[in-house]
Amino acid sequence: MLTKGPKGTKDLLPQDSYKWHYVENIIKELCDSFGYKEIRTPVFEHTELFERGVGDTTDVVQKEMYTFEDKGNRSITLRPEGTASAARSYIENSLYADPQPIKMYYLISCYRYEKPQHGRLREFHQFGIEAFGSKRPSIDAEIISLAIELLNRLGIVNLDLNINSIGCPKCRKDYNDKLKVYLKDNLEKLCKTCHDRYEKNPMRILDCKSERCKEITQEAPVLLDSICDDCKEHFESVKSYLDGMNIRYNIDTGIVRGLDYYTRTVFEFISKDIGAQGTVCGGGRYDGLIEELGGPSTPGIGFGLGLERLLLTMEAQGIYIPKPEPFKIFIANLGIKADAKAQTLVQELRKEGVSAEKDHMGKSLKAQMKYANKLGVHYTMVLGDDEINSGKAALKDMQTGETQEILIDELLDVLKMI
RNA sequence: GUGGGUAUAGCUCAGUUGGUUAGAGCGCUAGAUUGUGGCUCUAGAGGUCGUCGGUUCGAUUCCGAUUAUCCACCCCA
Repeated sequence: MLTKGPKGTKDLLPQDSYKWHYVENIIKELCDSFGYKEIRTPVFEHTELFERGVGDTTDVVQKEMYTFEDKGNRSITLRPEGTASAARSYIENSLYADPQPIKMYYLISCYRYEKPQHGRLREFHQFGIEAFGSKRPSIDAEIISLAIELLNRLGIVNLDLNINSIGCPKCRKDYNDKLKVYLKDNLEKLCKTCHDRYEKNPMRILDCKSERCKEITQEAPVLLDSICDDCKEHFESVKSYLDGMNIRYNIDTGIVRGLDYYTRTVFEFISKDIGAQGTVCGGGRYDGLIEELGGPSTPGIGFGLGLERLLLTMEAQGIYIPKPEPFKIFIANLGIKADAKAQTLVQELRKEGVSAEKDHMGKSLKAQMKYANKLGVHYTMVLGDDEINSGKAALKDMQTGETQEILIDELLDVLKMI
């Protein structure tokens, strides 16, 4: 137990961290060019924020939160997603008083008590963006286009973009009533899960995979056909902006996001390459959220993108991630005096921005060379008594095997020249 | 929360129809004439065969439980 991380967690090991840095750096550049600035909020929040924001009937809130009481008897929860915190901060810091829209992004860890499987962990990582203050459909399209651009820059292909509109709270209530009337006669024929869904979230029944439920819902009214004129117009406009940007999408009238705050535009990016948990990115509009949390009535839209799932997709598609640059030079040494000199030299090189390494294991010269080879260094230099006394040493190119004699004092200049 | 699979070396996996000292490849460490890597060869270290219990003269092997892990449902990123 002591030497085993908690269930559903995964260490990122030193030899793999460059993969995450690669993706994170591309994300940062991308957000920069789109004008989204980073926000950092705490890992934990008051439990009530998620109950109110995400919705206390959702699975996430009802059975997946890491909630505990702190020593001051406050109920605290490890964030299960990022939007609620961003919204809280927007209100708390009066960002609504600044010129709108407020555009932000975050790279965070999230926590949900779930049963782990492929593409699903208890601690997972999200890249998310949020735009507060604009109700116009062009911002919906911009948010989607940012995700598209990220996938393009990473070289990911074969992700389906599905979009839908789930209307405003008013059209959704009307629709739910309509749907319940339709389903009422067949209530007993639905699977157990859907039977439960009938009261809780009838729209989810449309998404059920059981054949019987599919049959029953085949003729059910479609939400997209039932939304109000304003919502319809908004959706049409989003689509035409996407068309204008050459973004291909499917309209999936079955998309029902599992968090309560969503309104109007909702969308998902699905990967077929990573098993059952294929939703790499999911998001949508949340025009009621800020007000629900006690702020001024403010529209907003954003998405969350699962970094583990993104990396899994890249791996499945065989996308190459550039490996970090190896050391420029390894300075091997023999004897106490040479070791001290090597230590000094390495420090001087590093100070000047030249990556350098030496032995710290007391290895034999041969073993040091082997080690240097394994590190993939460009050059090696051997220091022994002879070199210390003469002030000259052989600089060896590990690719060609060629050596050239140089003055030890000029090592930095020589390395900077090649 | 429900269902199914798996558990032998650091990693990937053989294997024992129940029987003395449990194997391979890779990796790691050391060596193949004096102070030079890659290729090759040799040697070494490393496992209470996930844990507990049962059957048995004897269990790593059969049975049960438990834990971990993987996959799917559910849910979502």
